[in-house]
Amino acid sequence: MAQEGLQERGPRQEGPGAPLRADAARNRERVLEVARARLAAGDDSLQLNAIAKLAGVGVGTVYRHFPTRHALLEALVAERFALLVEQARAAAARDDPADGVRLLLRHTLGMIAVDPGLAAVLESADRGGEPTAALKADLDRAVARLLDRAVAAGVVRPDVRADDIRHLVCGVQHALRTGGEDPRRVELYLDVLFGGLRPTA
Amino acid sequence: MAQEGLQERGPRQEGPGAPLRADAARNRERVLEVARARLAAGDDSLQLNAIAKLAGVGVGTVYRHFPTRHALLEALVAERFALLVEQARAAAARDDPADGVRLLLRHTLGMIAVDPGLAAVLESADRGGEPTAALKADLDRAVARLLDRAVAAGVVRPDVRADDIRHLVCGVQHALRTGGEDPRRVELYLDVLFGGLRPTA
Amino acid sequence: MAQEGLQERGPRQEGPGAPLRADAARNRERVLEVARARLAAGDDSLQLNAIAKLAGVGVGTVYRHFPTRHALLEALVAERFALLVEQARAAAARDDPADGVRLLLRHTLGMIAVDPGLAAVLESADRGGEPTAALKADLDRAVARLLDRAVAAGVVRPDVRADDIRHLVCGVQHALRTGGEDPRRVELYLDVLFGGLRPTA
Amino acid sequence: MAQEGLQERGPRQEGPGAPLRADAARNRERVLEVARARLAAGDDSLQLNAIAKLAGVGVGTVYRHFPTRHALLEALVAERFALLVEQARAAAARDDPADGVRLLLRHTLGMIAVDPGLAAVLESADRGGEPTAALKADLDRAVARLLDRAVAAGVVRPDVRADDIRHLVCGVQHALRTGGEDPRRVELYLDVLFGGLRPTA
DNA sequence: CATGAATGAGTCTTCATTCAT
DNA sequence: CATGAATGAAGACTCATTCAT
Repeated sequence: MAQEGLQERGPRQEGPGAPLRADAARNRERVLEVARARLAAGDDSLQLNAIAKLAGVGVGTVYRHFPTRHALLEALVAERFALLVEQARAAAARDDPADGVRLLLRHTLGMIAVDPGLAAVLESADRGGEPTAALKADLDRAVARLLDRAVAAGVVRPDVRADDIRHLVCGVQHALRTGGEDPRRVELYLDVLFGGLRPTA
Repeated sequence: MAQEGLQERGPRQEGPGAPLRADAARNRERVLEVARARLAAGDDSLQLNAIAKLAGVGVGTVYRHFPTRHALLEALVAERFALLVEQARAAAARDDPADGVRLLLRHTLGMIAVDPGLAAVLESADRGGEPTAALKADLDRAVARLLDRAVAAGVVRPDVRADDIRHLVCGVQHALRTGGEDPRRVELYLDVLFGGLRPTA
Repeated sequence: MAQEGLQERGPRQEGPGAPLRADAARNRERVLEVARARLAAGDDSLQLNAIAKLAGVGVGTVYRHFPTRHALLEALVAERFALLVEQARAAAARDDPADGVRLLLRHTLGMIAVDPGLAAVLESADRGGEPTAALKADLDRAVARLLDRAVAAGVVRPDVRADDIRHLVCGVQHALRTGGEDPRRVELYLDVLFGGLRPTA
Repeated sequence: MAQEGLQERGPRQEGPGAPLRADAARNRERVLEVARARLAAGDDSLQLNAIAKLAGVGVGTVYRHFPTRHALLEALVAERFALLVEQARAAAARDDPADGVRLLLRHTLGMIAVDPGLAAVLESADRGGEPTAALKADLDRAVARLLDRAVAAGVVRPDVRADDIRHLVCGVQHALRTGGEDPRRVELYLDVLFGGLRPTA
């Protein structure tokens, strides 16, 4: 389902009626894969030159598909972002809002742990016209819905907003990343965040 | 006092006991000033060439004093770091450990908000032989002392360690930075962090 | 008439007698229009890629019609060049050869002022087989006729040839272009050129 | 003498009190030589990369001395420009203003024939602050002086200004260049220009 | 010790041209 | 024939680092 949603969104934003030739699509995908791999490998410089070489395509091809580094980042992130929105909606649909919030935090953290680019987009200020801006709005809507219920149930302080959740989870991810891999810390920091969201007694 | 601490720790470890000629010291200070200014201006690239030019010294001079960018960053930070240690000790000396923790979080956050380089050092893994490693140990010792008392008093969960505090505060700072200036969020996030540190009911 | 002259000379030499399919002709024309517009807009780089995009055709199409940039330039210019030949003939037909020369200079200058590509072709050395080479010959013939009469009438020095006129007018245009728009200078430089052509007293 | 004038002007404009280290000066000169050679060879692209390679220095060195292509061009031209000013003054000092004008035209043409960059600067609109702007002013002053005398003597029309001379000579050079080498044409075009400057009978 | 000129690898970006669709 | 995606050579420019002065 998430995949389908992406399919509808992706190509359409390229341009009206340009379904992308088969080989072009293949190249595009290769570039994205390589870029994804670089990012996962901790190299966030996203040098278009290097990516082109690794993807086995000409530089020009990369530039054609992604005029700027940012465009590449966005494309890279869009797919996972859609997935994240799905998960957020699922969490928001939970019967127990407390469970929902826990789940939301865990899933969000998990996704940005895997994809640092996603974190970058989640944190970034909205810029009009970006395709991810819509996704961000979708996410915040789902989260806000969940927060409302959680506040009503008395498990979350009323002054916490959806965008606070975004920034806080990213902050926790930042803390985890700089501290090295350590399962203990993942659980602890999630606990701290969840606990901190509860209303002050 | 902080200055003295720096003098004792920094240069003496750098070279073989040479107390630094007057002009050399002046140059060193100029470079630090300029670097500080660049950082404060939001330019974290710390280009040694540019700094040299701005400081009115040759590039070579910069390299002599600070062989790597990291060395410069450390020197830059050492001063404020010493200050931070002072504040941590003061917080740890508080009668009420809860107050102490609150104060610690607030002060730490305040300092790294002003000096992004400080955050970088706080987060970084210890590397042996660095002058800041000792400072970090000092800090963690003071914090650990405070945490022990806070745990005993039942205001902090027992599985939180001093280095967790370091990373978590930096995470909060990260969350605040990416969200734009907003006093509401400073207070909220501090609250969330402090609240999250309490033992689960 | 100029158009017909072009039709006879241009395309027929390009391909083997094929009168050009309707859509092909339309594309060709579109490309020429766009190229003309670019030139008029002061962009003399004539990037085939850009032109293709602006004309709404593929790059390949442009390359099919105009294998080289020079071919495009020539095609672009052929039309006006034919017009220029007409004017030269009209000037040559004047009763008063002095008037004729004046008219010739003014008209030529006017046309190359409007169309820089025309100047480029007028100045260029003849290359065999070019469609414009014939036009250039036509032009020089008409001018030579005029010069003969002017020399006989004692209003032009006998050592001036038709191709000198071409180069000199282009030189004047060059001088005018680099000096910025200024009606005074147009008249002055034309005067100087005309005056300079007279036999030395 | 011209050389001395250049010596005084050149280094000083680099920066106050920076007499240029011996090796630096040598490199600078090498770059200039190479650039001069390229220009003379008809390559006016002045690719800093290529020049660096040919001069046997790093690209960075070229960029250090000449931040932009234009800076290089100016430096390149300054020397000859100073020479040209000398010659213009000499021409202006002639007893017979007609001889002076003839000489001026011939010398100017000769110099820009050798150095196309000089022509480019002579034609260009003044941009404030350029070192050559002063030279251009010097030149125009000398020429204006000569023109005044020539007008008084009745050998030049009164509506010709010093900058017209600049543009017209460049125009003649343009005409000569596009026409291929031909001594006949040099003399003819100079004659035409000189003749054209005379007052209309 | 200080200087800053020189180096040149590295990166970005453009664009003429080819060729699979 | 038309298309336009792909190519990759080419050129511009930056900047960390070295080393002669």
